[in-house]
Amino acid sequence: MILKSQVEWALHCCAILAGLPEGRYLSTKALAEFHGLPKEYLSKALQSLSQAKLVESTLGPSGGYRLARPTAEITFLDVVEAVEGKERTFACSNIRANNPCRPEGYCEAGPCAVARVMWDADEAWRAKLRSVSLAALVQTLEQEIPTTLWQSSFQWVLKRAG
Amino acid sequence: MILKSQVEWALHCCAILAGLPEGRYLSTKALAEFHGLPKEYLSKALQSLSQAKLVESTLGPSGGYRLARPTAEITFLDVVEAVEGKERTFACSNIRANNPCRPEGYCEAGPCAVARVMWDADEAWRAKLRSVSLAALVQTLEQEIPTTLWQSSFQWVLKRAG
DNA sequence: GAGAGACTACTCGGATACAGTCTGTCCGAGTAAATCCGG
DNA sequence: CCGGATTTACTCGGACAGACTGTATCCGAGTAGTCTCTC
Repeated sequence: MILKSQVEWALHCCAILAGLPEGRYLSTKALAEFHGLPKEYLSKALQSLSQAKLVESTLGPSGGYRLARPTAEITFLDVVEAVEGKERTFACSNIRANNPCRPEGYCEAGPCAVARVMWDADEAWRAKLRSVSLAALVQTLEQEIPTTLWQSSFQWVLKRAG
Repeated sequence: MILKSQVEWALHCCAILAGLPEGRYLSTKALAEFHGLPKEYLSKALQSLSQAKLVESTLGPSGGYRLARPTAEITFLDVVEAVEGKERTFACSNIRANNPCRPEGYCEAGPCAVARVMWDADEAWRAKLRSVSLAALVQTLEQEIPTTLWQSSFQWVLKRAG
């Protein structure tokens, strides 16, 4: 079990979009070039973000994507769920119901103990992801990336933002 | 991204094995019948547990599996990692290295900020799984399963344990 | 020079192939129990 | 009746197909900007 590579791409793309000036858009092409990724496939990840209403898109020349909400109101969990789906990582098939000793017509109440533990762990994972916003990510990046690289990257992006 | 169904099976099987008297073994066939699962495929999950040294196996008639350690010393995480592997759920391909603005020969120090967040979440998930032992699971089950069902199941298993 | 209309080029979005992993099945090597035979 | 060798039947373990999700790609619908022509 491993997350799709699209999750990583989506997060990095959001980090770039987070630094975009108000009202500007950045195209899939630019994002793909910046990250060295296949443009066509990256667009799938961005479509997922678009469907989840995390980003807005515009067509035509100088079109592309921009964040749909303030960076403080978009969390890692939002992005991960947009790409991976909101389903829990553990699916309970309720196999206890196959117990041959189970009396006829017996009906279990609530989810089984195994599923509860797995779901608790899943929730802990989600809570951690929910606790980090894009704003926090950008702040971290700004601190640890060399200023020259940060600025040149910003210029590079700005040049292609419509 | 969703965990394999084998994880669920392995956990339920461990719960059964946890209730087995000292020195007895339970076969794949019995475990498969009890849970209503395909015997052949279930054996794959048990093999994983065996390779992880969580269970011991014996051949011949009245052979099968038993836990290799006390129930208090086997956690959910042990079982999950035995089946799913110990790799982290998020793989960082270090795409920041593709930044076209990156100076020649520039070398990043440490994992990127995105990966750190994802790995923190992964660790929170694992910590939760690590905090629940098989002993705790058995205790929970014993409390919430009707006594008659509990005992008849125990008898059913004991009858087939070699 | 200004405005309206047509055109162009670029964008996103969905529909379409390829690959890898998960799921499910099969058969063989090995061993503990049961059986049989001799003492 | 007891002990040992043989047989047997049952187990695990690895090797072998099918289905589904993830990966990668292509092409069409639609729009913002640009250009041109007319007034």
